[in-house]
Amino acid sequence: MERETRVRFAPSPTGYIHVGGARTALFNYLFARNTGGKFILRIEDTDLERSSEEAMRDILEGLRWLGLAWDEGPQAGGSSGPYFQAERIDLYTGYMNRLERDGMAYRCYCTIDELSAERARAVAEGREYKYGGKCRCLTPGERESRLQAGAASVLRFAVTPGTTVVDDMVRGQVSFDNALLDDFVIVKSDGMATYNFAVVVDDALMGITHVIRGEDHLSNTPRQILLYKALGFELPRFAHIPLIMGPDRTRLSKRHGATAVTSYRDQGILPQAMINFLALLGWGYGDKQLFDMTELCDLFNIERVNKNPAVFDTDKLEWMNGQYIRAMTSDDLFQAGLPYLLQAGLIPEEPDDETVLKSKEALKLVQERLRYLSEIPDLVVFFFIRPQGYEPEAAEKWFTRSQTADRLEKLVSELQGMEPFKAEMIEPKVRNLAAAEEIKAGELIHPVRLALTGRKASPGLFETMELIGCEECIIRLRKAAEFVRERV
RNA sequence: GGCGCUGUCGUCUAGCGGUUUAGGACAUCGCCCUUUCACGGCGAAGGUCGCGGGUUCGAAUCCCGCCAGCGUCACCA
Repeated sequence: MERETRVRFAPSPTGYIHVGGARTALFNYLFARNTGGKFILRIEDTDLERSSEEAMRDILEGLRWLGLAWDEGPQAGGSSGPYFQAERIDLYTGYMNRLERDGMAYRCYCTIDELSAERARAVAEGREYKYGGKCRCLTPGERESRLQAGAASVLRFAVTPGTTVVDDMVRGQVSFDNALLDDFVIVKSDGMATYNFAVVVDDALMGITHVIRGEDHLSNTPRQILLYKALGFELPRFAHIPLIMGPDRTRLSKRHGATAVTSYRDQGILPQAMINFLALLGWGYGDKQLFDMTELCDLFNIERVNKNPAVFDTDKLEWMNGQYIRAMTSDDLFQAGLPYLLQAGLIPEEPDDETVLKSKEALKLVQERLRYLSEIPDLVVFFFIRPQGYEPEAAEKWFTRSQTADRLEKLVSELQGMEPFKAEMIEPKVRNLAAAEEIKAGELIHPVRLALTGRKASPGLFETMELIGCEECIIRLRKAAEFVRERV
C-alpha cells in the first residue's frame, strides 16, 4: 500500500488571491482528490512587513468560494500543524543547528552593505554576481573572535560541487549545475529561516508527498533538493505547472486588470465556471470543454498538464459562465441573483412572496441572455420600474408617427379587463390588431416593446407583458402614446 | 548577462513517426430559427505546426543549431 498523497497550497498573505494562485490551489486540490489524498493549506506569513490580515481573509474566502476545501489548515485543524508559518519558527532551530554542527552550513559575517557593494561592482563590470564564499574559508580562530565580538551573522548552506536533477512530473528531468548555485542563506541575521529552508522543513514535517506549484519556483528547486538531502528527508515528487500570463505574454499582474479571484465573484462569475475555466488553463481532456468538480476530480491527471504558459483570456470564461447560468434551476438563479437585485434597489431586503415570485419569473426570462450575474439589474429593471425614457435610437425608429400613438391606444382598449392576462392570450390580441391595421406584426411589436420596456431589446414581448401585468401595461402604453403625440 | 523553461489558428488546446487535405472549444463572420436581443442549429474564415538544417520511404511529432518569449538569479516568499 502506497503512502497517502499529501499536497499543499502555501500562499503568503501579502495580497489578494489572484487567478494564478487559485489555479495552483485547484491543481493541488484535484490531485489530492484524484489520488484519495489530503489537501493542506499552509499560510506563509513570516514576512510580517508585507503580510496582512486582510489578504489572509481574501485568500481563505476565495478558496472557500471556489469550493477548494482544505483537509488540514487554518480553521480546519489537522495533526501536522501549526499551519501558520509564523508559529512554526521554533521547529526550524534544531535543523539549523544540526546543519551548522555537521559542517553543512556556516556562519557568514558579511554585512548587507558589503554584499550589495560587491554586487554593484559586479554589475558595473558586467560580471554576474555570486556570493564568493568568503566566510566559508574563515579559520576556527576567526570564527571564534567574531562570535565573541557578537557580530551579526547569517547561516549559509555550503553547496558542494555536482549536479542536481529535478525529476519533475510535468517537465521531466531538469538538471542544474551546483556550481551555479551560490552558498545561499538559510537563516537570516534575525534568526529567522529563509523561505528555501522553511519550505523544506515544513513540507517534510507535514509529510508532503507532492509539491505542485508555479514554474517560477523551478529554479529554487535544486537548492531545496540539496537541503532535503542534507537534512536526511525523503524527497517529495515535484510538479511545476506553467505560469498564467496576461495578453501581452508577461506574467499576469494587476497591470492586466482584474486578476483577483474575488473580483470575478463580485462581477457575477459562478465558482463552477471559474473552476472549469482555470482547469482548462494548462490541462485538458480530449475535446470536452465543460467539467463539473466531480468530473475534474475524477479525470485530473498531473501528467496531462502541459508545459507552456497560458494567456488568461476571459472570453471563454464568459461563455462558460453563460453555460452554467443557463443550467441553473430557477431557485438557484434567484439565490445567485438576489444580491444584485438588492444592490440595485429593485427589491427590498425582505421581499414578500409575490416579489420573490416575480423576481424568479423575471430571472427566468433573462436567464439565457446572461453572461455575468452583474448584468441582471439592467436586464430586468423594467419589470420592477416603469421606464423613465426611451432609447433614443429606437424612439427614432418607432416613435415618429402619430399612427403609432393610435395603435398603442387601440391596443390599450384590447387589453383592458383582460382576464387572465397570459402570454398565449395576449399574443393573438396583438397579432390581430396588426392584421386589422394592415401592418406586419413586427411593426406593432417593436413600438409596444419600446413603450413597455423603454428598450429596443427585451425577452419575448408577450411573456414580458404577462409579467409586467395588465394594469401596468396599460399605463405604460398610454404614457408612450402621449409621448409620441408630443413628439410628432 | 548566466542558468532554466517554453514555442500548433487571435485565445485555450488535441496531436506522442504514417488513417492529418493538422481536430475541438472560445472569439469573429454568414445563414437558419424568430417580434427584438439572446439561446440553439448549420456553415465559413482563420495555422507555411517559431526558423534553419538533418535522420527517415514518410516529421507538428526524433536529433542538432538558431531565434523569440517567459521565468529566475535577495538576509521576499
